[in-house]
Amino acid sequence: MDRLTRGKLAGQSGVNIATIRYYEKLELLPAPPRSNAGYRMFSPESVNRIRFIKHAQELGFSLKEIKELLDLRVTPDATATDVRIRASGKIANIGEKIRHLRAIKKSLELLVNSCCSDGSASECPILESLSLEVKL
Amino acid sequence: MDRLTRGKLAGQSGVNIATIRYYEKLELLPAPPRSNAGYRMFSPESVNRIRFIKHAQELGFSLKEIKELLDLRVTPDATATDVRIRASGKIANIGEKIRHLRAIKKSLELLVNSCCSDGSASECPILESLSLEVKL
DNA sequence: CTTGACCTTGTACTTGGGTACAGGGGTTAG
DNA sequence: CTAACCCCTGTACCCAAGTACAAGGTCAAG
Repeated sequence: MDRLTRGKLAGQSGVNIATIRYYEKLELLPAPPRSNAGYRMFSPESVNRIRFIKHAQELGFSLKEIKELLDLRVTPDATATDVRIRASGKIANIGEKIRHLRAIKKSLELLVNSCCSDGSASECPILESLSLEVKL
Repeated sequence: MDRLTRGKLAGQSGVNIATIRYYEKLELLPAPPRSNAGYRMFSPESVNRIRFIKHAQELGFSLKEIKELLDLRVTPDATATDVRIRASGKIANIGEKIRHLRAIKKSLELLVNSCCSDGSASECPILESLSLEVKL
């Protein structure tokens, strides 16, 4: 009976109320049960689901890809082998992303250390190495 | 004399030719020198720059954020301290992203291991833990 | 029993990130 | 010298991911 209306869910998960209808249409959020008056009644779990979606978006996943990630779990008609294959592909993609991020991070650290280590207000020399561009 | 026309640059960096004009307008790519006939003449460096932009996009950075990253390097009027502060902020953001990705990766690995380790075609039980949603 | 803050639906608009098209000129192989 | 293929500009269109608006129904406080 701790169910949430659309406005409450939006508030708690930090998104616009209209976004929830949009996600429902895309099947990122399962269609919730309705009250007598037709109001959507969301379970508190939905807050976590929306937060997951938002975090995954910040990491460069499209809503389509996020749906695929979420659908890996709830697929009664898929074989275990199929799930394993698809999940392994996602895991590999994510490993790639992590490696790219680490390369960018390392370049930025190089920039900070080679250029600004003295903390003075002197001009920051341009790194001819163009490390941001070269490192993937 | 190893300069590239817009079409060559597009081909070598794997983007549409129109994208290059778009990036130039957004100042993600510096306006290149022109030939007598008005053709853009890009340096081979530009290939790396475009590839960097594309990789960063896959990691969830907007073009505006990518411009900020690139502008960290070439800012003759900024103080070293300023660059250091801005770069440190970016480094922290990236660290966050890496941690989120690792959490998702771990959830997927859990899904694969807990559910499909036997490789059989039996049904994949739903993980009640909803690990994808809960782990950030 | 009404007022205001919610909810419903359908539809239209916006923003970011491109892509395409039209109308014109440059360049090079045959 | 001309055909095929590149380039230029301005402008218009496209898709993903929302966001807003209008016309109406619901519910709780006063």
